[in-house]
Amino acid sequence: MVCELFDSITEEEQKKMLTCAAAKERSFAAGEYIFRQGDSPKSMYLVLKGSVMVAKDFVTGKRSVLFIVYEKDVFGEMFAFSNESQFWYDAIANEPVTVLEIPFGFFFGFCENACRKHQTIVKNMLGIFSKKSFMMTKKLYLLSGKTLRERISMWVLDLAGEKDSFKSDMNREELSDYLGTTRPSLSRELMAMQDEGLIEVERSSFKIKDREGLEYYAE
Amino acid sequence: MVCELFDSITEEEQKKMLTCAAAKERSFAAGEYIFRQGDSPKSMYLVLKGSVMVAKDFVTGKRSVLFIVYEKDVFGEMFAFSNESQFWYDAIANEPVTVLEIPFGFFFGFCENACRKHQTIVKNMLGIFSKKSFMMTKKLYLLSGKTLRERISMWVLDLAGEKDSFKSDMNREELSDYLGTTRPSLSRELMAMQDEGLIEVERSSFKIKDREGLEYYAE
DNA sequence: TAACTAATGTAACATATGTTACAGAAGCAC
DNA sequence: GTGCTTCTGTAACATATGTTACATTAGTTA
Repeated sequence: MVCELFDSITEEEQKKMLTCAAAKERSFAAGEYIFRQGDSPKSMYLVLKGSVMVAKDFVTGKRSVLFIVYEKDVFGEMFAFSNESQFWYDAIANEPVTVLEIPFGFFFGFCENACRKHQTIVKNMLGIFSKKSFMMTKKLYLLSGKTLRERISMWVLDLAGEKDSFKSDMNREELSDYLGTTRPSLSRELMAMQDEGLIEVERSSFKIKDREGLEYYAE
Repeated sequence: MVCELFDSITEEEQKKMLTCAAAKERSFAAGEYIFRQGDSPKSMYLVLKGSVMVAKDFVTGKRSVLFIVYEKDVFGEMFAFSNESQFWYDAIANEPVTVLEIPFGFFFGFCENACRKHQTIVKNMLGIFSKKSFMMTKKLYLLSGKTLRERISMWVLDLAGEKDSFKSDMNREELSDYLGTTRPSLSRELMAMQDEGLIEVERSSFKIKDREGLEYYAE
């Protein structure tokens, strides 16, 4: 298993540590709850196979999806290191899923046996948090833009970096969602920006034609 | 100094650790850069006095503020635990400010002298990340709402929790900003929701009148 | 090639929301 | 109390954007 949590840790060491921490592999059928709002957090989870939906359910039956967690990614990690006494969201198997349930003690009980690698784990955990913080900061920054053009401009400038062109790995549907809008609105605005000579767009290829102009809008 | 980073660590121990890690207190005049986009990250920072603006500057001279960091809070922490080779934002003194510059080694060099408390520091650091993740997740969730009413509904439900009324510590201006809108738009919508019997608003006091209705809109 | 599907662009319309400017209410100093 | 400032609600208007439905293009399979 190659995942950030066990980076720099051999498979053998991994096994020892997990045994020592009483981590368990568990499987869930599609739709089953892995944990629920209000449960008291005792473990965090690593997705081994499948995907998990992290969401909030309302009494009316509505469900709001916060995010989807895929293989090799963790969830519930926020609760491992805070003092929250309850989960405030649900984790639901999105499909048949296998997860590794890792009791929080794993991170704090520096046992004296063969588990000298705990420090590495903790370091990896900090790395995971860092990456997530990056992603979230960027997205929050993006969504702080009030107009769609502003958000598009910020997004384009961020992805392009020093370069003047790039390819996106999102299609229009995904991009519109990421930018907090709808596909037709996004298309319309992209074309308008092209007509005005700010950018050139061709499917997933983007080219900056007027950097200053974009920076003007990316206020 | 009472801050989360040094939670459970006596002042004496703190001093030892900081000396051993070569942490330095530094002061900056208002407007001075603490670090700049492109600098290579070597330390993280704790605000001792004043406040710091974390922002992105554009060549056009425009500046976008990502967030403001106040006393006892840290910044630059994301770069301590990732492999990014450059800061991608600037940190600028918002006013005359004193910060503690903590070299990254602080977290990894478990020196053998008097610094047994490093583990605690790392744990505290994880707690800081957790809290930030909570805040950011909530805000991202909120901003995922496409209509203003949706966002207001989510916000009200979240703050109220089990209860039916609460007081906000934000004024209309701040709240509108938090919800990604403008003050008049917020006022208009709040009043509309009051007229429709969803909530009751009186300055910073909010009361839920129709929970199901709110949940309906908080899709 | 043709036929089909998925992705993307377009257009018309309704509406939510930003903008601007002002009015009323609350809080505070005197 | 008066006068002042700050916060909040209101109204009119312009506009950005969601909605819906359809057209066009690219990609894929036979």
